[in-house]
Amino acid sequence: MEIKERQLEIIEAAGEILTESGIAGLTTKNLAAKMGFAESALYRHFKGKEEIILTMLRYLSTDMDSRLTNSTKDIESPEEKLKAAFNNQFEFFKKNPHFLVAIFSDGLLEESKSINEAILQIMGTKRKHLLQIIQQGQKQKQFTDALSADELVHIIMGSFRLHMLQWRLSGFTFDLKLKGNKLMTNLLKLIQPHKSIL
Amino acid sequence: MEIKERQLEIIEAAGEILTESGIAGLTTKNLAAKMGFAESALYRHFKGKEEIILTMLRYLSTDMDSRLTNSTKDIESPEEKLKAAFNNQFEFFKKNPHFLVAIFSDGLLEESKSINEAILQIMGTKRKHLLQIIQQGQKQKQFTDALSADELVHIIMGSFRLHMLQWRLSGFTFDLKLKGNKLMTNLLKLIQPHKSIL
DNA sequence: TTATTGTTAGTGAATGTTCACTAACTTAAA
DNA sequence: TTTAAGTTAGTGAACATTCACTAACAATAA
Repeated sequence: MEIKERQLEIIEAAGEILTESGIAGLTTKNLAAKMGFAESALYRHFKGKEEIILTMLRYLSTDMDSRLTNSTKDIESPEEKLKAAFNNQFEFFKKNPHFLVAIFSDGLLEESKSINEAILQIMGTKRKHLLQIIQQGQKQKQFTDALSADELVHIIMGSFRLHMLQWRLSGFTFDLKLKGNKLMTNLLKLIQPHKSIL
Repeated sequence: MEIKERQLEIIEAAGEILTESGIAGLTTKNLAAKMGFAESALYRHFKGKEEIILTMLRYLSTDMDSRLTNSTKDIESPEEKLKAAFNNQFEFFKKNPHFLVAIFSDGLLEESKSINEAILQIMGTKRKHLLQIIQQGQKQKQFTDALSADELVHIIMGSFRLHMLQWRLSGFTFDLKLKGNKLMTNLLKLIQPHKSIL
């Protein structure tokens, strides 16, 4: 599944529209306008609208997978791995806020079966990477094992998603990375191995 | 802003459609069909579609506010309050899964300015209640103060939202309350006041 | 008691708009 | 000369909304 240059430009434009105006704004008319050509020109590059969305989601999943792999592969400490993974995500979305749809594809939900699968794939990719890191950290006694790795990942992913949502709702006004690192610090405090003081 | 009985029936039908078919399925045609009358009859009760959605969201916010107040007012312990608040939410959404749209209204996002505000209002209501409980718990040294109340609330809300999203993605197949209580237990473990063992 | 008047909740037909998509044609570069 | 990437001008379907109208009921005044 190779993506041509022009196709990439189109799915980037589609991402921009989704971020700006939500799913209802993503019409062939708006997309063509953003690209600066006629609606019909879209069909030179894609079979139809669904293929545009699918290509975007699949591209995002693949890209995120390799980004997360690369950004953590040279790091030993699980704690640092976690930080690196999140920083990579923050930097990516800071540079490409239009691809925030990767996180908030809830709106695309139920559009079609294959779109649904593509969304699950993205969440699965993220979860896969986090799970690996958390499991390693638990083995090395750097993270608590009062909770299973799955359960820790859930809490981390949930916090991360809400962080991104608030950034979007704020109109991208605060520093995603700065505030994100604060959140990461907070999460790390909580998942430290610890004994109750009671 | 009083809601008449017939209006309530209509926004309930709208919620059902949202659950079954998502935002794309919520058309005047489908809504009228579900109500068993002609499309035009909708306009006897609401100015337009936007007013229907707005009324639904505002009703939800008000309702959630009083539910959360009532479900926690007779409880002393902040920990039990937290449990009660979440259980109240779980029970509500189990009974009215169609109103999940209020939580995952990302899809509704940017449909209109007032809809956006109504969504923010719902999140704000939830946050307000949690913040109160967490602050009380911190004062009584039952929750950690390694993080600010705001920061704890963020993590709790994020986990809760993801829990609901997964329930929806699963097609409402798992037991929301059961799994939700497990999540609550996990969160309580993490936010206990604790000292690092390092 | 009985017209008068108004209200509520519905109908079916029609409106104009927007949607994704297509056919036929043009232009320019390889 | 062929092919890629665009154009204009359309399509039918679905959309929210408006229209004139009606049946059933309630309140009031003659």
